[in-house]
Amino acid sequence: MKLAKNFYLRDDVVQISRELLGKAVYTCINGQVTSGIIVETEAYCGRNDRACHAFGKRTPRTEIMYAEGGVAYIYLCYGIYHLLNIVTNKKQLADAVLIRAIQPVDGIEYMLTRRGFDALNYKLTAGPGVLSIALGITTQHYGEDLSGKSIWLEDHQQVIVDDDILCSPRVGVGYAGEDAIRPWRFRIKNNPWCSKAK
DNA sequence: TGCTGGATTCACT
DNA sequence: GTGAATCCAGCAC
Repeated sequence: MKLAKNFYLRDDVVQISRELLGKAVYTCINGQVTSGIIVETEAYCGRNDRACHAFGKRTPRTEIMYAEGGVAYIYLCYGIYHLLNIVTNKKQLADAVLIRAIQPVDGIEYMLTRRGFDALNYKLTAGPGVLSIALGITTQHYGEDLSGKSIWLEDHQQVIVDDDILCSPRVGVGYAGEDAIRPWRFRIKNNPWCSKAK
């Protein structure tokens, strides 16, 4: 069951980030379907969060974040890695959720091939850059509708209770000053598929 | 038109 | 623990 459009349109991006834990993300690249359970996310708020690319500026790259929720914002980082974001909230409000780690489910053999691995291990999808490689996500997915055919999210009715959710400061955003310490990073406790804690 | 540095990862010391 | 890889967005000129 794909996530309803309403899920993305709410105005509390932090709450959405929490609820995305346990949801499944799917991609279909050249007929190859791959999927995984989201185990780690980060929230970015365009209105009051300096760590967000769209904070205080609106450019061709960040334009998609101002669109209505339910689309993908793909960003190329360090010239090497693609990062997958879920755009949320209404039009003109640039909120997004970064998917940092997933637990592989379907199409694992395709993911192994894309990553150049022989056997499954915890590094396959532990990190926003490598999970995009595993799922075959590139900038061609920029702006894709998340209920579409090439990339989408599903609700597997998996319930994550508060006790199993860890909150912590976000990583890699030290330039954001005080906003860098906001506890907007969410992980599933004791899940080995999360990227390494810092 | 040119320069700077980043929502990262991996190999190596 | 440290540093290189590597490309383009954003901004200065």
